[in-house]
Amino acid sequence: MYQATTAEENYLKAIFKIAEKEKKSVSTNSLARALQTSPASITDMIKKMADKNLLNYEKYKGVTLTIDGNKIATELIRRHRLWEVFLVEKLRFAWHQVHEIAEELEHIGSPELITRLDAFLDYPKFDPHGDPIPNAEGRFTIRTQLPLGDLGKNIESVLLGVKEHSTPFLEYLHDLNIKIGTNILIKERTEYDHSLSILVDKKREISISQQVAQNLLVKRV
Amino acid sequence: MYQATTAEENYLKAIFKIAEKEKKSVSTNSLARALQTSPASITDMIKKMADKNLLNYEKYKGVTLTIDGNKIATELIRRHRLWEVFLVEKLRFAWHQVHEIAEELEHIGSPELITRLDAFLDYPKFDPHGDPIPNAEGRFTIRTQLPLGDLGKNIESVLLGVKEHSTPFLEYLHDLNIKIGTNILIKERTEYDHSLSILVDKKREISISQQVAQNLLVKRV
DNA sequence: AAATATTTTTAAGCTTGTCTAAAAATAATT
DNA sequence: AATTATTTTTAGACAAGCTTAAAAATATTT
Repeated sequence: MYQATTAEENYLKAIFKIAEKEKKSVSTNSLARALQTSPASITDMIKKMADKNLLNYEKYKGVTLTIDGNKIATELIRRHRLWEVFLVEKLRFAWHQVHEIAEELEHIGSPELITRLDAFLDYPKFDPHGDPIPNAEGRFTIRTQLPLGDLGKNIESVLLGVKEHSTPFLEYLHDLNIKIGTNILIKERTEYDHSLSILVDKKREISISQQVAQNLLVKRV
Repeated sequence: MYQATTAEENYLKAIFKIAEKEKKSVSTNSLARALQTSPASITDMIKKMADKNLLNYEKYKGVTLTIDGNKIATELIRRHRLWEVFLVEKLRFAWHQVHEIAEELEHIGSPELITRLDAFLDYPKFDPHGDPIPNAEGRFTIRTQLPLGDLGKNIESVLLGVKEHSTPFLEYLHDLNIKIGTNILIKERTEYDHSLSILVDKKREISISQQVAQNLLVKRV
């Protein structure tokens, strides 16, 4: 398998993530936005990467990942999420502090390192934000989860993950002591602004906006 | 403090290590050898690094580290050795498998990461090869140690470290189950080839060459 | 001290990954 | 369908870090 450069790896991961949301092929512009570079650079780079069989590229039509490209992207996500588990579980970082560091750690190539890290962490299936960690074969664990906002009143649930990953959002939840596994129940819905009054861990009652409610992914218990 | 690139970091570390052995300033050629690049590239790079106040450089006179350069180099050695402890103690790598991986890990910049890693590992003072780990202020722990070969007959000692760090040498010791803390005692010296018959952990008697004996650093017990 | 060998530097150029400005293609509007 | 707006590509250029070949400086021998 071709050993991609760090820059190529970042392209592959960005393409994977954009393709995950939008179904169609990934446009030059959306990639430029995601990678904080100019569209011209993107065109340049994706041409080279297509030549290396990492991408399918047709002029003016955007790109998709090849089998090879997908494999590398998945491996990167695996590494990133395993390192995030390490940083939170072992080094006691808060969940909003780990993304940047994992962005660097994920580029370290040794397969043996990841195999051993995985074992050391006891083969976690989800990262600190509730995102699934692909296994060594690249398979993701699927589970049903829904936005808290979709739940009815007085239905008990636990937090499985978050849809939004921004530092401010994660910090906001951290300050409210809401984390993976937290028990949540909707007590009241305000009609005019759709904000919710929720019972957290069967003790504290707090108010959250609809936006927050849509970004909390839960399962009924 | 200036954030050095990975290439610059490698230069600084190489200069630090060469300067450690040879007292004088570090020559272009020795650096080229250490970094596996051409002397021309070295000249190019050290000129730029001198402009950035990382090195003291005078044409045809070699380089020395500035205060800034020394600080970065020491920090790199700190990171490298802490990661090696992690790889051996936590991930159960053998001591000859960790150098390459630590070479990559050491370039990850987050100070918070290293602070927490250090705490997680319980503030180790030496790495898996017995080399001292500089503390956060850059200070190395000094201790007296001498080559096994310098010891007299029937004097008990324990292995503190190794002078040579090559993979074959480390593997050789690994296969003999000789490691940091192993108890060693010289039973016999062969006159004509200076090889030694040693008692390992008070149980096994084996023969080692003079060269091996000079690369084992011990203290009397 | 002169000749030779070695080391270091200069010069010119290459690759990777980026940029800006302008041209071309595609999409959206009227 | 024609015009306008947006997106994408091309063209030319640049910094970092490397290369080889040749020139200059230093070190070593005789």
